[in-house]
Formats: sequence, structure tokens, C-alpha cells
Amino acid sequence: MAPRGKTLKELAEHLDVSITTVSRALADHPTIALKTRQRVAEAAKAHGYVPNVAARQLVSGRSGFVGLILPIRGPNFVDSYVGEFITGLGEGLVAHGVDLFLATAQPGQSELSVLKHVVESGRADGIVLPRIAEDDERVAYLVQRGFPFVTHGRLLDETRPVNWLDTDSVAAFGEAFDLLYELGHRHFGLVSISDRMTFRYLRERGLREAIARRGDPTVTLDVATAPRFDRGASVAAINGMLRGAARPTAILGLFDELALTVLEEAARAGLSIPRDLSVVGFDNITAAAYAPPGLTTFEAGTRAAGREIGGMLIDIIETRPAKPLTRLIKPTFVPRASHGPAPVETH
Amino acid sequence: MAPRGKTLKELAEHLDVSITTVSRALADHPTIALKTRQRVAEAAKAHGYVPNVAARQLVSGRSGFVGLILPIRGPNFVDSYVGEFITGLGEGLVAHGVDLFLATAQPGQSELSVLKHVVESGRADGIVLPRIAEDDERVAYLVQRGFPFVTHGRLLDETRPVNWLDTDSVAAFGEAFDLLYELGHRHFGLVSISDRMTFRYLRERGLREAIARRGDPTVTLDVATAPRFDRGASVAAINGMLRGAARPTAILGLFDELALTVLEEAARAGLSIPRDLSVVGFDNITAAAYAPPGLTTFEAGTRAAGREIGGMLIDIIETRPAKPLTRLIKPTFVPRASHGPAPVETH
DNA sequence: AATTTTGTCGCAAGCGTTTGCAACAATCGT
DNA sequence: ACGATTGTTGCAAACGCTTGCGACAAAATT
Repeated sequence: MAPRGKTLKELAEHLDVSITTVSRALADHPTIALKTRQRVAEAAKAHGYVPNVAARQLVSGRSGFVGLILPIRGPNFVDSYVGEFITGLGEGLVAHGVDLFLATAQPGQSELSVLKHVVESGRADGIVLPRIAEDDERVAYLVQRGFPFVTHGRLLDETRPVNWLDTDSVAAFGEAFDLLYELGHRHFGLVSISDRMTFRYLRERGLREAIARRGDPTVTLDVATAPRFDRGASVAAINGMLRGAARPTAILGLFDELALTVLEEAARAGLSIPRDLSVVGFDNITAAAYAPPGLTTFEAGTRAAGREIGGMLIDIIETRPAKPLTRLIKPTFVPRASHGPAPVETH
Repeated sequence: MAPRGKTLKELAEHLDVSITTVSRALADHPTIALKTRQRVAEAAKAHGYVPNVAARQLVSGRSGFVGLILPIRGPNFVDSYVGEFITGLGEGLVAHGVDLFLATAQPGQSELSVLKHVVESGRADGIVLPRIAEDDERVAYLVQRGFPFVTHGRLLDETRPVNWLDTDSVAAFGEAFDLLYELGHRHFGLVSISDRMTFRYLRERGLREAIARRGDPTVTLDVATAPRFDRGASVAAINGMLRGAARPTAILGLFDELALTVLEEAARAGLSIPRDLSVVGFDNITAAAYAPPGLTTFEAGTRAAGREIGGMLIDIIETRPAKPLTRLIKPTFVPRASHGPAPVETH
């Protein structure tokens, strides 16, 4: 057994006052004489008193923890999202004296069952849900349970009363289209995923809306999809697009990993970037800067998002606002060398 | 206030037995009649009973948490280490029903003071300490406190009774040297850091020992250092080496970020890799595969290390072994295209 | 001087568990 | 048939803290 820290009782005996008084003094309760408060504070510091969290939690009903269920990943791959998001979340929470706790789903176990366990055991005061799907069962559970949470990403059905923060990928993909259109591109490709994640839908919508706004009937859009973490399928889908009859002159990757794969496959197909093909991604992962010729992309600001979400969640836990809190972050354009003027058409 | 879950008391009333009986039945205590145990188990499942962790912790003295203090990072940079290590740790802990909790140090606050707070508040049953320095004050504190912990990385003084897991970078850097020597290289450079981290020392030692083993007096080693996260200083140090009178033909980066910077600066200096210069890194971060021409490096297996450390820590918490547990993992060589035969000397 | 107010403090209950010990009924041996 | 054994359950204390309410003395009011 780890050596226990000092308790209130010990402090009280030492100071010859009641436990109650020590407790109130440390909470700076105004009914305790100022002199007593100071005396207690000194003794507490001198003895290195640290309150026992379990006892405090038991009576207050609050754990001082915010929970996050680690997204299940393939065996060999961890994207940079996890590290960045968690770091930001920690930063956002620490200012309020709240710690982050991470639950991991066992191999056979669903994320939902872990979530239920976390909520019902009283382990967390609030939950953050990353990377959500178009219609997420975890959200349904938490809403029905009335448990505080905020999601990173939105549901498709925006009328549901959920607190969320999202990056405005509609705007980003619109911006990318406009830029490429101005550069003369008319034939577009989008490499997407088949999983029903909300961001997949939103990014494609951003692109389509921008096309519609432009009102140019000569613009074409070709969409290729593959399962999310299936690299082989992505490669195949990309090659289909690259080696097809009507190869686009500009290809957008739903996120950087996909765009980087386009870069690789294009090189393999003997295409020169950006002379023959422009490529734009989304997320600005580290490798985007290193992959030749440098991937043009959007900075999603994952760490800042985590920080912000931490603050939102604390706010929700403490004030229980009636209206849902939502925040839309504009990603910033990161121009590098993978985009350029459309190649002149060879008739 | 979040709606509380069911309590033992409610369950007991429903079943018309005592709280004690329910508690023991759920723990599968043999003194409780088998029939009663089953009856209780069913009711518990039906009512969705989940024990309150705070109450349990209060009496058992165990929190069911393992703590990790997030390494402090610069404002803009999160290396992939965090995400990988945490993912692995979660995987290693979940099998034992233990959760991971993350504490973050406030800007002005030392990691040590956060650590003390975590330990003394009873928030964790054990601690994992990542990325440790040659002589780490956190380790001293935990040893003196008799608190269970395991480090990722070693102290320089290996006689201290600490549980650690480390990657064998001595072996890796020796292997790298041998390989490059066989390829004809005689003039070596090491881009290192000035921070007193143990791995800095070990990797350099691995290199020097391999050189000594070879016993070839014509071999030279040039070491350049810069503060850990100071990219500008690294660039300067690397350029000093690259543009100096006696440029090495093979440069080892203490870790991939450094090696990648060598690649960039070499390109800027008009050097062709690997014709003019061989570069080898360590860690195998994602970008290593994308940076041209592909960085030769070592896979450190961070995620697996986290997984392993999780298991070790549980073991330590439960059995309190007298002898420290230590584990040395051999990194695997990841040959890519940034190394090759030494250029022929031009006299 | 008697009464009310104000300022300080302590008693004791309660948060939801676990666990040593006692209590009781049923079964056993002789 | 009686005490001893076995099997099963419950009582109550304990873990360390917070908090409503009452107790008491000193100060203010009448």
C-alpha cells in the first residue's frame, strides 16, 4: 500500500480544532475567522496536506475528471491526431484544475459499452467525443442520459441538441476550389472515404456548393472512395482516377494521408506535380511538409481545437447552459508547391 | 448534477438482502450461497448496476488509475511520440481494468510539482515517466516515496533501483556505424542535442563504442549539438557540419527530426543523397517515409513500448517485486534510400 | 440589565463501498 | 437428543471529506 498522505483529521488534531473548521478554513469559508484561516493554511502547507480526491468525490459527486475514449486504431498505425488533440485538451483543462482520463476499448469491445461504463461509474464529469460519425450512437446515449459532453465534429442532423466544435471544412474545400478554378482548373477529382463520417459529407458538400456557386457547366467532378484505413483500396481508387480516360487536373484529398498517396501514385505514373496535376489536402500533418514537392493543404488546428473543447466542456459542466454551445473554426490555407496553373489542354 | 447510477443499497432493498450480501455476491465471495450469487448477478445486470469508483477507492485505497504527466511541449509542435505512446499504454492497461489518466503542467509549473500532487492526492496507483533525463528529479522523488513507477528510458546511473523499459539505442547506433563502415564511410557526423537526456548519451556511446571496436584510426567523428526544440540552432549546427572543411560522408541524426533537417539542408547545399552523403535517423516517424529520398532509420516501437510498460506497471503495483524490472527492446533497422556507398575521395 | 444580533466554531450525518466479526439456521457426529 | 460443526447472512465500523444546523460567547441593541 502506498503511504497515505496527511488527512484532515491529523491536521485538525495538530491544530486543536475540529475537522470541520480545517475543512472550511481551507475552502476559505467566510464564517471562519481570518486568523484561523491563515493558521490552518500555514499548517496545511507545512505538513504538505493534499486532499484525498476519492473522499471529496464521494461527497461532492464530482470526479474532477473529463473522459476521453481513445479512438480504436489499426494495429500499426497511429495518426498524429491523437497526440495533438490530447495535448490541446490537457492544456484546456488544466487551467480549471480538471484532469483528463483516457479509457481504451478492448479489442472485441464496442466504444459505446466503454462509454456507458465510464459514465455510470461516476469516473468522469464530462466526456469529449472525437471524430464522430454522421449518426453516432454514442451521442444518442449521452443526450438521453443528460450527461455533459462536447464533440469534435458534428452530427449530420444539426437540429440535435449537442455541443460541438468543428473545423469549417465546407469553407476550406470551397476555398480550395475557388483557388484552383482561378488557376484554370476545370476537371476536379476528390479522393474520399466510404465510411459514414460527417466530415466526409461536409467536405464534399463544400466542394459541390462552390462548384454550383460558380455556375460553370464545363466543370466536372469525379469522386473516388475507399474504406477509411484501407491503404490498398485507396491506392486502387486513386489509380483508377489517375489512369482513367478523363484524368482530373486537380485532385483534392479528403485529408492529407489521401493527398499524399495521390502524390506518390502520381509520381509512380510519371506525372509531374504541379505541372501535370495539382493536389490539395487537409489537416497539415507533419509529412505534408516533407513529401515532395510539398503538399498544399489546410491547417486544421487540432491542438487548438482540443484546447477550446476543454474550456467548453468545463463551462458546460459548471453552468449547464440551456442552449447547446457550438463553435466553427476556420482552417487556414497552407500553400506549398503541389498546386499550380492548370496544364494547357492538348487536343 | 449528473443522474447517479444505481447503488448497492437500492439493489439490496430490491432483493431484500443486506448490502453486505450484495457486495460479497458481486465479488463472487465463496461464503455467499451460489443461488444468491446468481440472483444478485442477474439483478445487477438487469438494473445496470455499476459500482461507484470513488466509494470503492476510498475504502480500498486504490484508484484504478495509472498516471502520466504529459511532457511539456513547445506551443506549435507535438511530436508523434505522445500519441503513439499513449495509445500503447492504454492498450497495455485496459487488459487489467486499469485506466490511464493524464495530468498537464500549467505553463509556469514544474512537472515535479504536478507529479507530487498526483501522488499525494491518491489519484493514481502508479506512474509512468516518459522521456527521462540523465539525472531525473522526478525519479528521485518517486523512489524516496516508495511509489510504483516505470520509466521509458533509463537514468544514467543504472545502479538506482528503478523499473525501466528502453530501446537499445546503443545497439542501433553501433549497427548503423557498422553498416556505414562496410559501405566505405570513414568520416562520420552526429547531430545531437545539448539537453541532458539519457538517450543522447547512450546513442553517442553506441556510436563511439562501435568505432572503438573497429579499431581503425582513420575513422573520424564530428559531433554537433543544439538545444532540443530549437530548430534554428539545429539548422545552424547542421550547416556548420555540412559546409565545414571536412564534411562527413555519413551523418547520423540523434532522432528523425534532426536527420530530416539534415536532408533538407543537404538539398539546399546542393548535395545529392545518398551519392554525396548518407543520412540515418532514429524513430521512424511518419515523415521519414515521405521525405525524399526516404530516410533510413530505426523503428523504435513506441507503441509497443507503451503497451509493455503498461503491463510492467500493473505487475509492480500488484506484486511489488523486490528487484527492479527492466526491459531492453532492440530497435529494428528500416533501410530506405538515404544511405549508400561512400563517395570516392577526390584528391 | 435584559434581549437580540453577530461572529466562530463543532456535532453529526451522509456520500457508497468493503470487511471483521457476530448471529443464526441447518446439518452433522456420537 | 444434544453439543459441535458448517453454511449463510447481517451489523456496524471504517475510508476522508463536506455541510446543515445548532451551540456558545462576545458584541450590539433596546
